[in-house]
Amino acid sequence: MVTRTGAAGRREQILREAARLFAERGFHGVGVDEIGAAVGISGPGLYRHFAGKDAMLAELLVGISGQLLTGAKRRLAEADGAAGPMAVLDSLIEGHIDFALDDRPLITLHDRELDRLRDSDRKLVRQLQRQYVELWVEALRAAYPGLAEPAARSAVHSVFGLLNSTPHLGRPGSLPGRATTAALLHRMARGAFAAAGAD
Amino acid sequence: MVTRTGAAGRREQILREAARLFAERGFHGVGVDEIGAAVGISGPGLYRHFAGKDAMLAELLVGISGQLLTGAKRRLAEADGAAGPMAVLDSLIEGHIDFALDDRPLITLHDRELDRLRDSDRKLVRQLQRQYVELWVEALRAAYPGLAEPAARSAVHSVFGLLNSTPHLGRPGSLPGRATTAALLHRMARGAFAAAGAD
DNA sequence: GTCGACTGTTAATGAGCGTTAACCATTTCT
DNA sequence: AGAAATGGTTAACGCTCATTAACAGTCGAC
Repeated sequence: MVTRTGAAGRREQILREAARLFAERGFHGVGVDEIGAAVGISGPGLYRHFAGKDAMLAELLVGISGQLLTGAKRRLAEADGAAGPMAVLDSLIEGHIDFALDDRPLITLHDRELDRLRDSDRKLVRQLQRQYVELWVEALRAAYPGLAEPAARSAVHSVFGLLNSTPHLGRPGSLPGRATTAALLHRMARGAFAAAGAD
Repeated sequence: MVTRTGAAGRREQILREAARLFAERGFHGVGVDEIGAAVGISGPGLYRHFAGKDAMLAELLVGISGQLLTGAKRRLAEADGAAGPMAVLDSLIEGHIDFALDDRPLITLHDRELDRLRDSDRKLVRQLQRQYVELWVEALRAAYPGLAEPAARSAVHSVFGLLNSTPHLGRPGSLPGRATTAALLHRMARGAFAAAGAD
């Protein structure tokens, strides 16, 4: 049989389609038969790859949080030392925008379906999210030393809201082009932070 | 019997609790028994007030969109003429922030459960939302004449994302005070718009 | 060549849940 | 007083849906 999706295994294919469907209609709004149909198998066949529907969501959410965190850590390590604190912040913003534009369904899931998880998984995801936020808060306060910690935390969450608005920006075709959109989002995030830093 | 909630009728009480529960666990994640329990009656008693679970969600979403739109129109009418275009924009921002801070559950529902509606209701809500966005786009382009229309539209959606981040800002107690938070959000929205306007 | 491992299939099971039915207490209007 | 409207109750129905059971084809290893 020819695999249409290149070297992506069935698991990855299933996860990608499940993410899309969950983002479109919510975790409870999509059935396992539908997920199966999206990858060409039907219903219970999914159970050869995942322990259950919950396990797919868990793997997705843990994966997202992990990717975001490790990406941010990598960027911090790269940008550290040489460039100033503003460049560090820029790098974080750029990374988050890339993610928001390339994996819109995952961004949607990220803050929408967290409470459907088992306790242990939810705790893990929250911990990863918390670390990610913490990196941003530190970078932001390094760039704007006058900013108090609670205000910085609020500002970071607000900018996440701004950057994560990509799913509302109309379908990919209607955007003025990826690079243009990315640049606009970047400028706005910088502007929002600068305004937050001016007390 | 003493009504604990002042003059609020049962319908309003039910809607308020349903909004809270829907926002917390999603439309499909909460059962009618739960909604009933939240207002002291149980399960099917709700059907004396609403045609069904869908009807509650529909009334909530239509109500939100309508409130936002009429509030914005009122503010535009009041601020028109005298003050400059920047003051108009500020008034819109202020109104949206008030709403986001006072009705956090509704803000959450607003962009999360739209597709659970019947076609006719969904069309209505979308139309109201579109009109609301249009008011903002016009106000923004009046304040920043150099801004092209697609960029302005993207910028408006992004600032909505920023302002609607209030549910992620921690429970009411952990905020540094409502006025402080409102001021921070306002500054950031202005800053984001200014950065979008600088092409 | 045949024995597992792997990946599917369809049918059955069982729980959850929205909705309706049938019934009852209380208030309100005439 | 009595009738109707109002706002509840519990029990039952029926559908959806995740999960499991039982079965089967394919294919590499020994």
